[in-house]
Amino acid sequence: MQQEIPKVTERELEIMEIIWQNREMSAVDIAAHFLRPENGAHFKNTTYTFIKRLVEKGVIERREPGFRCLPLFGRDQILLSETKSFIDRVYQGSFNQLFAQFIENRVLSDGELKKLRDLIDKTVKGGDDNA
Amino acid sequence: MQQEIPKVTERELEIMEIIWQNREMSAVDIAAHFLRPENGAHFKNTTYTFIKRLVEKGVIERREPGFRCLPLFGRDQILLSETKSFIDRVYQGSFNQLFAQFIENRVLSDGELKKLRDLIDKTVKGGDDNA
DNA sequence: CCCTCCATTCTACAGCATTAGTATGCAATA
DNA sequence: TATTGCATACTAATGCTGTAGAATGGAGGG
Repeated sequence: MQQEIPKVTERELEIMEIIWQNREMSAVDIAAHFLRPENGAHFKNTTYTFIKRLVEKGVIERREPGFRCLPLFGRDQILLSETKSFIDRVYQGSFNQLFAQFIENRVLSDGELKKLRDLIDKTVKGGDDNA
Repeated sequence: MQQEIPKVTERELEIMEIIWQNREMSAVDIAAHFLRPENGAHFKNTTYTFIKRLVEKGVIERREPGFRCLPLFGRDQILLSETKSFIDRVYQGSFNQLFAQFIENRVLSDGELKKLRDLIDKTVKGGDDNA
């Protein structure tokens, strides 16, 4: 039961990404970032709209001085939550179904599959003694 | 470049699922299906609205007599397309990133992981000589 | 021939995501 | 103090999704 995690829209997620990258970021800097065409080119006001939304949703916190935006959730939390929602919606909650479909349709190269197997091996063997 | 595959919304996907299950299905039967509370309980008109949108989007085809709805895309095509879009949006297109996050956060049980590994083994070893 | 029933279509509206123009208010400056 | 510039807030417009009521039209029954 970790359903307190807010859902974020596409644009909100874009903003969160650069906040996470910088651990925290002022509204001014975020707006400046998205002013550049290579970063999506939003007008300042557009960015502020989304920042406000994120604050309202409780995804970030506003801290003064400088209108600094601090994440209230980790990237993993949000991304996992989004991904689980997606898998619920499309694959009836079964990651294995998703995976199987990728396999059956040969979406992943052999190289990628081997990397995944290594990851699995490391995890299953290693067990939960990561202390 | 397989971007002719239409995007479907949540409700549209629900309808597609039962069309795929039955290979084809009449509008009447689809509406009847979703009239039942255990199947989502939409009013007939609501279902017809989505059917019409699916036809307009070119996801299904209407065939007479009987307003039969035939899929123009396979389940795999649509689901993979949706999944790829999601992975693009959230994981910069990297399935491995998604997978790694599931692993790191211990979302999957050892049993599930072993099943995945078996799948990988079968695929990588088996190669593409399925003729 | 008229009525009724039901399949199908039309129309409408609420809510949300995205985008941005307009307004405000503060702070430096002339 | 009046002006200007920028950070921030307010407001609006568009388009999509979900939902469904109202309208239409044809087929069968009286």
